[in-house]
Order: sequence, then structure tokens, then C-alpha cells
Amino acid sequence: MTGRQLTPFEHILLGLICLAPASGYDLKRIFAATPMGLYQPSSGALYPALRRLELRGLVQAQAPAGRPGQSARHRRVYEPTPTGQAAHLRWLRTPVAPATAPRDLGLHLMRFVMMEHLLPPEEVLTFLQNLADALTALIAQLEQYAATDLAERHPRLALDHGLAVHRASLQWTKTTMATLSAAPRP
Amino acid sequence: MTGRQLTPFEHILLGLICLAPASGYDLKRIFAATPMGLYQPSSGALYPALRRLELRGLVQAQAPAGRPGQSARHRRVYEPTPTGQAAHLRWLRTPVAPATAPRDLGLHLMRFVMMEHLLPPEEVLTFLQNLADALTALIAQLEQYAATDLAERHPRLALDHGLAVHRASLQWTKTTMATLSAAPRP
DNA sequence: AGTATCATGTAAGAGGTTACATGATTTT
DNA sequence: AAAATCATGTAACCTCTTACATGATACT
Repeated sequence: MTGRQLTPFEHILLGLICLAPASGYDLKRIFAATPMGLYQPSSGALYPALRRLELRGLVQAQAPAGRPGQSARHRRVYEPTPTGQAAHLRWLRTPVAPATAPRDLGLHLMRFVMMEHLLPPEEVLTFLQNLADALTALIAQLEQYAATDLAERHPRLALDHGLAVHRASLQWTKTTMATLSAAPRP
Repeated sequence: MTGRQLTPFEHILLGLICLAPASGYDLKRIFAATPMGLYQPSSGALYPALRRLELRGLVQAQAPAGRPGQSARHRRVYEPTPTGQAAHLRWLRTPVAPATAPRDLGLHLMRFVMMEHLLPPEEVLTFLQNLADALTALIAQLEQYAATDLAERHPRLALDHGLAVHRASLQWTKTTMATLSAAPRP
């Protein structure tokens, strides 16, 4: 009844707004400044996406503080609604789909970052374990593929690249689980 | 005069057709069967893309072999035109853009695979060296970022993931350069 | 006063996904 | 004869990119 589900981009915007109220321009600067800024959303993607979130009642523009009519200076600062916060939490808790884990790895990392103050440590560890399982399955599948087809040289080498990268990811999940288990919360 | 440049998807289709003539359905099976099949193009993306390549004169449908009117069985098998082969070679030779290298890593790997029988070994090595340089620069940039911002825990851990993965990629380029240098061509 | 930055938005055009349509060929 | 697979395509819908438009505010 709330329409189709949100796009990854919309989920990320919602998540950033849940982290701290922000205007479109603020969000632009965030994308530009952080290392996730490999993707630089255009105005034509950003502002309509924010309006869609607003239409769904997930975020709302803050009422201008101070005396009304003062000077909102054309800024629309969005904050999450209760519905929006609930939707964000649901997104954070979405299980890792093993089939699409490699494609969505970047997205899962974003979720991991946003979990920090919203999910209890044990849920974060479960998430990491699910991610590790998905990566393990993927690696096994690639190893199996490597055993069969081997006609040409470059495909084999490219496959080695995939294996190396996913093993590094898997190693990271293990190290991170250990780190978080060792020192739960300051 | 030939219009806007091809999309990555179009480049890959053209490359696969240069590897061996294929129909749309063949290409679908290729995507489904190989580990690059994380992306499964839909009919609505595939067939129009092939028509665009045909309109540009980069590929053409093979004339039905055997006696005409026999039974082409509704299959359109595409083969590259000379123009198409030239365009494919130009794509393979496109330099690695350091700024977008991480985002385009998968694409560069596809290019690497397709270079095998079309570019001389020294050009392949140059390509790998450029890729290594881009990754080195990216890693340095991430390390620098890691040195400054460190307020929260999860962002730092996510940054570690990026570093680990890109270091694995870099390591692969080096190993691969060594492998290809050691045994140039059977 | 003039320039740079802040800040939001729209219009045109392209491409992708989902879902459906259609028919030929092969298998059961 | 029916069902599965081969094989290509179209229509509706959505989102993105590029490029442009517009104005307010801050700096020099």
C-alpha cells in the first residue's frame, strides 16, 4: 500500500537523514567529501529522490526555526518521520541475499556503517556472519568454476582476481567480527 | 558523426560478438553461464542494444546460410563489421582513468579478458601497469583519509575493507604482470 | 558592483526493468 | 497433442545524466 520499495539510493539518502537532518546540498557535500563519494549524485537525481521520500511520508522538511518569514534562505532541511526511521531500521535488518551479495557488497558496507548506533552489537555480528557465509559460498562457486573451464589464459586470470578480492572481503568480515567481539562498546 | 559513445553494456556485447558471432539468445546464455553472470541482462535491454549496434553499422546479422528461405528459424546471428572490430579495438586500448578506476574495475577486468588475442603482450602489460598505478593512487588516497577522520568506529572499519580489497586488486595486477612476462605466449 | 558559492529545481533524452506477447521448434 | 524450450520483441514505467534556469547570500 506504500507503493514499490525504495531504490538503494533512496535508502542511503534516508539513512543519511536518519543519521542527522540534512538538506539536499548537505547530502551532496557528504557524497563529495567521504570515500563513498565515488558516486556523485546529480541534482536531477538528488532533489527528485528527496521529494519522493517526502511524498511517502518518510522524511519531512523542518519548519523554519526562529520567527516565521524570517529567512529560511531557500534551504529545505529534511528530518526523518517515525515511519521513515522504522523503514530505515527495516532496511538495516534486511538479510543478506547470498545470490546478490557480491553485486551488493558496497551497499552492505553502507548498511554496516549505518548500523553502528541503531542496532545492538549482536545483530551487527549476525549481519557480518551472514555476509561471511555468502562470501564463502561465492568463493566455493568460483573455485568450482575454476576447476572446470580453463581453455584460455585471461579468463582464468580474471577469475583469480575475483577470488583474491572476495577472499580479502571474507577475511575482513572475520577480522571485523573479532574486533567488535573483543571491544563491544566504549 | 557516429553519435554518442557506446555504453559499457554495448561495448561488452560488441566485444563478445567480436570473440565469436552470436545471437541475442546466445549472449544471454553466455551471461548466465560465466561468472560474469552476476549481471543478467533482460530481453528489454539486450535486443534493443543489439539493434543499436546494428544501426551504427558495428555489427550485422549474418545472411542465412544454406539455401535461402530454408529455415533461418527466427535467429539473428550477429557478426562484427570492420568498423565494429575497429571500435572494439579502440575500446580495448582506452587508457585507464585513475579517477574512476575503482568504479570501473569490473569493466577493466572484462577488457583484460578480451585483450587476450587482440592486443600484443606489451600492450596488455602497459594496461596492467596503468591499472596498478591507478590502484596505488587510490590506496594512498584512502590511507590519507584514514589518517584524518576517525570519529566513529564503523566508518573506519568500512574504510579498512576498501583498503583490503584494493590492495588485493593491486597485488593481483603485480602477480599477473609477472605471470604474463614469464611466459609470453604458448 | 561583481563574482563565487549556496541552494533548489526543471526539461530532454537515454537506458534499464518488469511484464507481456508471439511464434517456431523440440521433446514427451 | 501438450508442454517445454528456443528466440525475439514491445509497451509502460521509472530513474538517471546532462544541461540549463533561477535566485539568495557572502565575499572582495
